[in-house]
Amino acid sequence: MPKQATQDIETRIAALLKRCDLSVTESRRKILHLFLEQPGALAHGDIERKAGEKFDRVTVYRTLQAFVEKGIIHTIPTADNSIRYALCKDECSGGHHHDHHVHFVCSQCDNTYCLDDVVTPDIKLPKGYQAEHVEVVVEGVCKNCKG
Amino acid sequence: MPKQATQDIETRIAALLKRCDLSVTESRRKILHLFLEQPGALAHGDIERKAGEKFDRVTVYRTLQAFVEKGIIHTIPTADNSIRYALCKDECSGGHHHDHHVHFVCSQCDNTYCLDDVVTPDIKLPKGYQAEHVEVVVEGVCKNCKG
DNA sequence: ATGAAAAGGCAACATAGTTGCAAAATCTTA
DNA sequence: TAAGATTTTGCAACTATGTTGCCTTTTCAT
Repeated sequence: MPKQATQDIETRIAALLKRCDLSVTESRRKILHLFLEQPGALAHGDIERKAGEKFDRVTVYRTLQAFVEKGIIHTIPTADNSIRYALCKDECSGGHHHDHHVHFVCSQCDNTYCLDDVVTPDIKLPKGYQAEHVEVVVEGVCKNCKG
Repeated sequence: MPKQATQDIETRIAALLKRCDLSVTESRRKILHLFLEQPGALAHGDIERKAGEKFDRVTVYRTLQAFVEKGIIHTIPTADNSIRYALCKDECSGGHHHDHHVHFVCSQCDNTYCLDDVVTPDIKLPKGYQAEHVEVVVEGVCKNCKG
């Protein structure tokens, strides 16, 4: 990879952090890198394994928490009780989330993807219930695993 | 409450357990009772708190696990990483689940409800993705909290 | 009533997540 | 760019959550 490109990524990461009022530290850059390198979502465990040799567990927790608060990443609910995080699209970073897309979990490779172009449907609820937010997680076979 | 009714519930609980090839024990009866007494879903923590004085933590885990395997209860994914369980409708107990309904989490009272009559919508996925199961969780204000 | 089989309790362990505090890194501004 | 204020980190200790093996108790079938 050309040095130019790497430089660009570092610059973009730093800019993103500053825009979010977060100081630019090694752990934050490293963890953001993990997300950028990877198309799917990351479980906390993944991140800890990949960044954990260099950083303390507590730092990983606090970093992810800060990223969620600032709208850099969002959480994806799963049935197996393992929180997964994925990068928000740029519009989120402003402050409030626009997290209206569908998530997809592959039952074969276990990767989780944000289907940014698939918006969550309106759900018709029984009388008396008032919807504020709809979460949709589809389980199935992803593009790569479908032979 | 008349003795008759209580007797009936106990009988139904015992019958359900037997139908599922589970021996009728005190902890299983107690935990099933908790679900029947309550309209919404129960988090593991709730159950442990309510049944935990009488039963060991491990027993609660194993009981819930057995119930899920037999299709007596099902799990509901949540964003806050706390597994919630709810009774399946009778048809589930046969063996395979018919868990195609929408779940509702109240942001005020934090109760979780199965909206048994609201079926999960079809989601149109990008080319290459193949859906097997769709999970929908709606967050909002429930019937009781909506003033 | 009795013995086989299943379930429960206990202990010990593994993993996940939190908190307070002192040390280190980052940022500000002069 | 050096110095001080501020933020972040690492460490230690702790709570909570979940798992496993083994022995005792309960349940069930006869």
